[in-house]
Amino acid sequence: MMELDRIIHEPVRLQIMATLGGVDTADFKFLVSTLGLSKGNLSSHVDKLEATGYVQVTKSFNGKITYTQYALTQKGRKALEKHWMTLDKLRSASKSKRKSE
Amino acid sequence: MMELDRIIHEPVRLQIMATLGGVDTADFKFLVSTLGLSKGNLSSHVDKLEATGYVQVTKSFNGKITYTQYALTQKGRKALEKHWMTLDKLRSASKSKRKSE
DNA sequence: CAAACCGGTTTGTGATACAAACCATGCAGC
DNA sequence: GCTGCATGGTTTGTATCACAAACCGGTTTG
Repeated sequence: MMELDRIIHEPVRLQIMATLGGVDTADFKFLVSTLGLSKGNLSSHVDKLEATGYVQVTKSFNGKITYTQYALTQKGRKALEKHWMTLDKLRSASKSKRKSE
Repeated sequence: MMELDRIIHEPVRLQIMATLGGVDTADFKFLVSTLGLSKGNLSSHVDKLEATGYVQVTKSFNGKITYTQYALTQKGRKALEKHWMTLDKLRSASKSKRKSE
């Protein structure tokens, strides 16, 4: 029935996705500081999002130090939008007062 | 910062809460069938919701067989409402196009 | 009496969120 | 050049937890 994508639903990842949804790209440091995550935590969650194909990771060099940027893929954007819709449906279900289907 | 209540956020429990939000009370069988859960799964999640004080469990007799009903507590209702609000905020954050706070 | 069923609860386990520890590189002072 | 500290991440260890299978007390069926 109601399929909530666990990859997205997990709070930290939902925040990452939501944040990336509002910008073109964000870097590691930005996400760590705005979301208040440990580096390890961000790293592993982003791994999972990348593995699922929701986030694109771009590594480059800023001078000599590596610099990693993240952006939503099209797939990620669609999945996020769908997720919000699913949540909407769930929510509106709680408004209807009938018990039968 | 953004606090998503994990007790509520977990998909199965979010569904339970949303369902209970729309009715005065629901029984075990109803929840199992409408949400498509195994009995054990429902039982343990409801335990957690009760332990947190979000759901009230009422056991009675329907003839000779025991009959268990569930309902949201006031606390549960408030927590659920707050959860929807938090999700709203997260979501609207993804609409704003600026990167700085 | 046994077998199957009903309404749940308890138990075992595989997955996973998280932080601590680690690694690679850069830079400042000596 | 070497030592120590910072920056930008990744890997590892652990404690939690979702889930279904097994179980349980009672009931009805044969």
